[in-house]
Amino acid sequence: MPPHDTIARARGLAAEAFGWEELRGGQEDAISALAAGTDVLCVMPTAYGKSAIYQVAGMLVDGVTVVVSPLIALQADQLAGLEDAPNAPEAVAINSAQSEGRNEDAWSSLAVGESEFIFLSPEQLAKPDVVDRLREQTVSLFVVDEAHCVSAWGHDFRPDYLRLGAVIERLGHPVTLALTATGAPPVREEIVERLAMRDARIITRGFDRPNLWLGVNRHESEDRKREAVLDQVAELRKPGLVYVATRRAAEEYAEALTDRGLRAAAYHAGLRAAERRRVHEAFLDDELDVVAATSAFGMGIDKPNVRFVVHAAITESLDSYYQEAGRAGRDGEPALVELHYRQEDLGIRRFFAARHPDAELVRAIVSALEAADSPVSNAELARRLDVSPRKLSGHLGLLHDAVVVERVRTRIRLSPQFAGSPADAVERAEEQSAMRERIDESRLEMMRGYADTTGCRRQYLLRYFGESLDEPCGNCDTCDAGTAEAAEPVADDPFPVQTRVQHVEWGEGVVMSTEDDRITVFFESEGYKVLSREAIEEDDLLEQR
DNA sequence: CGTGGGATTAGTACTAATCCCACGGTGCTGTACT
Repeated sequence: MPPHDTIARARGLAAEAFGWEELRGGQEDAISALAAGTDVLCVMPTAYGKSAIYQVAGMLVDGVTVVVSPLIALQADQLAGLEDAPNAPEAVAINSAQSEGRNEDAWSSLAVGESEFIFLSPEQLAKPDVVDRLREQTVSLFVVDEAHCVSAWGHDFRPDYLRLGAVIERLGHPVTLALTATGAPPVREEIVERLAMRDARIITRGFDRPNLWLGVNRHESEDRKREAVLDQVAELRKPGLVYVATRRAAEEYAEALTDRGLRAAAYHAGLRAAERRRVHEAFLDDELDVVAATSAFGMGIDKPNVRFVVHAAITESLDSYYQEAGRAGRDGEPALVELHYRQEDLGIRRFFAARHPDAELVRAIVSALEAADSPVSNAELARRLDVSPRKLSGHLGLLHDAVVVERVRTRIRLSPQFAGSPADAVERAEEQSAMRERIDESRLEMMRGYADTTGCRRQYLLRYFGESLDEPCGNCDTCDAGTAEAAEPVADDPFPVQTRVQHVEWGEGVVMSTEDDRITVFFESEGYKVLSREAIEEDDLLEQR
């Protein structure tokens, strides 16, 4: 279909099925690329209308649309949204929160062609029979919503995210769409790679949120920091969010804010489901002034009038930070975004990032796979080695990336490319894990760079996300203080953004951002490094590839 | 890696410094019990 016909049909469907009068440029670009059979990664802010892309594209092409969604609550929201639309097609979900009968009904409705959309978690897709049932359908569009989870959670927390690529292959590689609101270039690259997307078109829209005032407040002592956060929150226009690093801190802040006469509540994953729901709903209904929360709070929350997001602790990356902070001011009205931070706060992030492979377990895995004459399932291996499936799958992920093991469908065997001893496998696993740790550490370092910069915060932030802002923004603390200065453009820059480079010591990398006196490069095995132009020139450190 | 609580010590009558240890985020699932 010629592109203009596609767009005309897409507009027609948007109006007829969903009652939308128009589609935005980014939505139309994505829809026509998908209709033409191109895989697409969209990085767009929450309010941009990412769901509309797969809803319209899914109707445009014959066959079922599979939507992978990380939370059952999000699946429910999406289903409800489709039900509310005037003439949208039917949608179903498959998950453990609904009865077996209900799941069976969902499968039947799909089989007889009654439903267009099916929502499920990556864990569901880890089950061979679920994938087999999907194979009985014609799956024409495979959507990964909140796709940053692939990179943020896949490595340890929810390893099934890393296996979605194999699921997509097994379904005959339907056209694939990945959607996320956040993601610096290395995150985007990882999503594309892990989902095995082919010639993916990357469409980004609107990282800049000019209505957010950005600030950072450094503290020496924990007590002072706490007082400063509480004092600030008391003064600010409500409602707002306070992000903290631990469940205990969430409780403590909520209590302290309540003592100051605010309607405040804590939110974290240790609360009972009913309590979480209650807090969530009360916040949406403006019945709470402040929620003090861990990172558990946020995905799928689209509340327009959040007037501030104050962080009482640093996050592990700017990707996470901007995602959380970006929940402020979605209505476009002025909102405040402030980070309170201490040097010591970096400690808990390092603790969370630390991963040391269990050498004995690695040896046992390799020996067990050597002894097995055919590929072994996760569960079987866990039983034989007497370890928790979770610990095992973390190690298998590591060994997979280290090219020691590989997967044959859902079973595991030694990689034909690995011919070493169990001790060699340990060494490779340790190298792999050290590499991940270096990358995590470098992401944290970029976060610290944001906190410590005397330049314009917005310029720093946007550079990190691969965008540029020529002048200081005039709406952040460093601009207010006058320390942010307009940079002189570099003439004949030998290393412009996106240049592939080779470093004498750190190997291959890509230039992420540039300033007049330094450049930031993301190296495949080292993560982010900031290099001074002077040193590059003097010691001949870097060359273009 | 840092914090906070409880125990220990120091050395003096109750208080303060020091040490040690536990703990720390994110969700799916599927099963067992009320």
